[in-house]
Amino acid sequence: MSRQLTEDDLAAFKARLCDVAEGMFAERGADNVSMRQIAAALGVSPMTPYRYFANREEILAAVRIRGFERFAALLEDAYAATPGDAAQKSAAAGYAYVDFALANANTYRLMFGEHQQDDGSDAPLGRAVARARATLSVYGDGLIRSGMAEAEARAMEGLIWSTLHGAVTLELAGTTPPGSARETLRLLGRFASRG
Amino acid sequence: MSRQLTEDDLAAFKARLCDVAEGMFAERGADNVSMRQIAAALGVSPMTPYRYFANREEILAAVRIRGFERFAALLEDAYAATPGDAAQKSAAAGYAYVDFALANANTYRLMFGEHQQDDGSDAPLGRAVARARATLSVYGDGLIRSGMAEAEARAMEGLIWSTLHGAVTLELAGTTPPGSARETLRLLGRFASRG
DNA sequence: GCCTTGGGTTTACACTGTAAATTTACACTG
DNA sequence: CAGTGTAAATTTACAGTGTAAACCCAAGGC
Repeated sequence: MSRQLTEDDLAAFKARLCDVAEGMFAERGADNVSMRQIAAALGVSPMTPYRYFANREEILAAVRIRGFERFAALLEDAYAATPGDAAQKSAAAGYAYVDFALANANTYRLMFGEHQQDDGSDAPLGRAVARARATLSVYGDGLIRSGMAEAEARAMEGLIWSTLHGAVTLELAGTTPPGSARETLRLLGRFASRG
Repeated sequence: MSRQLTEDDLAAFKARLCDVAEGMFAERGADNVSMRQIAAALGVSPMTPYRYFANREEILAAVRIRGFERFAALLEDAYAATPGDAAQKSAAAGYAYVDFALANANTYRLMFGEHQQDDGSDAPLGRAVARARATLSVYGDGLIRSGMAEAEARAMEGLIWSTLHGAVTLELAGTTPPGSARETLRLLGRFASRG
């Protein structure tokens, strides 16, 4: 043990822990994974993680942020990689959204699940969410360019986001049958393309 | 204590327990309420509830069903009590939906939160959900009467439900600012009225 | 060489859901 | 009316949780 923990050592351990935890959360859901289990998976004693994270919630927060970043990157890629006009690109991002949520159910639940209400102070999380939302924002920008009022366009974004999120969570909860979310998205696309 | 527990006694205790539990859940969230706390609030020893419910999850399930019934009744009332055409009545039901969810955040979370995946066998819950959805279905019926294809109309229902649910959960999670859900609903209403 | 200091571990505590053992109190029998 | 069987309720117990506090031990500085 080096006498003092480097900033890098610290970050490295945090990253390793998040990697491991993320996998375990994805596999069996965040609240079926205990601190002791994470520690064991790291080959470290139960209390060691507490030297790097204040408590369990801080680990969840870190994994949540990583989830949002992976999510955002995916949406950006889908948008960028799809040929055609902005509407087509946005539609592709929408499908990427649904696919991510369904393929990473537990991660998605962790990301959007009920967590300590951030009193606006959780800046990193806020930024990660904003980045994920930005791809959607591009769609709103398009609406504005084509003459829609700003407020209207942003509200439209909100509606689309709500619909995506709602469709996905209902399907994840088993309330609506499999395939419903994609179906809903298809219908939403038809509305959006009509303006 | 009567020698044998009457069917009524049994139902009565269950009801009383659900009443109490529902209140505690509403106040501080279902998973901040322990079995021991519920028992204490009932003035009964910690293990007594287990004579009436197999386990904690069964209590949650019961409260969930009651939530859906209260919710369904509210939507039905809003629909019935609103004058005007079907669209106006449906819109009122939509606002009732959002208001219920925001006013009963923890109950709503419990109702739609991640719970033991019902392998289709949880009939009472299924019925309660169906009843809540029925008011929405009336709207779909209207669409069909005015010439829309059945599948299309049901998909439309699904889209509306998704949007309501999504808007509400995003606001409850603090991801979107207060008032967003109602705003989204307003916009949705404008789309729906245009067909 | 000691001495400090901080990373890591061990121990300990209050809490959880619930299985199992035990007590209690009634309805019925003799 | 005493005694008994039995179901309701309670008590006890256990394995697990998050985490506070005490402890141990090696890598510096003196």
